[in-house]
Amino acid sequence: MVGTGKRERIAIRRIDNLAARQVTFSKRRRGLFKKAEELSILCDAEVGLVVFSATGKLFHFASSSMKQVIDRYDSHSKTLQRSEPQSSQLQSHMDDGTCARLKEELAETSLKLRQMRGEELQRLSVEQLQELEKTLESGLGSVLKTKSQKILDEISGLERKRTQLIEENSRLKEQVNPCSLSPTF
Amino acid sequence: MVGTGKRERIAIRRIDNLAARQVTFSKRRRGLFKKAEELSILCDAEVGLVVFSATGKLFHFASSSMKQVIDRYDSHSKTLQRSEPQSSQLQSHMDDGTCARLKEELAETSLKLRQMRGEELQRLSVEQLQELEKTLESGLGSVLKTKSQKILDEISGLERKRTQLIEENSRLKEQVNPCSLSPTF
DNA sequence: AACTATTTATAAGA
DNA sequence: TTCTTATAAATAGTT
Repeated sequence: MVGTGKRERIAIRRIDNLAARQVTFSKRRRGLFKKAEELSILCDAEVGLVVFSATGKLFHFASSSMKQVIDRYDSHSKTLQRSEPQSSQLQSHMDDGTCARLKEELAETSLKLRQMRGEELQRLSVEQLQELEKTLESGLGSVLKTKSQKILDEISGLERKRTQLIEENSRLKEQVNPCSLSPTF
Repeated sequence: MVGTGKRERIAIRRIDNLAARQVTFSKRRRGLFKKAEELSILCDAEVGLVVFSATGKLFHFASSSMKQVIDRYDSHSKTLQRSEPQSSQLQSHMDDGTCARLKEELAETSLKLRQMRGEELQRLSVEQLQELEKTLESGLGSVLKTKSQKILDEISGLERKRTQLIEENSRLKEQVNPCSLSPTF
């Protein structure tokens, strides 16, 4: 018999197990995007949906175009809020120049991060790929080393606790029955 | 008897009847938003959803904030196609709030990058280290694959050139000594 | 990736 | 709109 598929309702909170979380993400993401598209078609609605996985991967759907949806969203929320245009210039150490630089830096950093994850490698030269490979290998080495250390620490912590428990247990036994170790009849 | 509720599957195309379309919109919109929230919680994903009804009414959901989702979406799609400064939003995209979030995001991204490089791993749990390890391994796999492909491409490019050179060489030889291939004594 | 027992969403009716 | 119910669709746990 294949797939007994016993199923129970699940609580809606973060799934701890990584593999299960990724599988569920895959399944539910497909379902969500399907429903988003169906709503837009059935009901003639404009829909925009953006999802970033926990690992930073982007998925998106828009019935028209994402740009159009975002522009329309911005113009809506702006008419709702937008009390005063500006009173800045006072202490704005966060001027447009700073902001622009931040954006550039973020773009560069996140590109590097994505490349470390194996995305967007096509533009890199063989030398650059070699460099990346070295960085990844060294990073992996550090991660493995740190992980081993943590696991060893956890083990020795557990052993210390176990020893303490055994000692405490011995003391308790003596208190309850002080003569048990040297019985005198 | 109440609610015989005979139901058939429906085709996914615009519902003509206005009332039916509005009812369906109401029901499915609720379902879609519920699923969007569940996905974000269960799978630790960042989700942004915007829906405009056919009558122009706005509904939206974001696991963090819509602005953050849109900024992240922009920074992703921008690094993919480097051009176009920023369409709408004359300058309002660069207010202090945006700038502060950029700073946060940059801090987070560069921490992740440093951790990929094997730095600042002490605070991570064993499970997090395991995840990092998997990411690094998969990234390394992609890098190796891309590098091999590039090298193979370079080789086949060189071979093509070599073949061309040989052919050209043959032609030149024939011009210099037309009888060399069929000598008649 | 496939399979199903269940849960969940929802079309139609009231 | 809201409620009900039969049924379609999604999906959690398993293989």
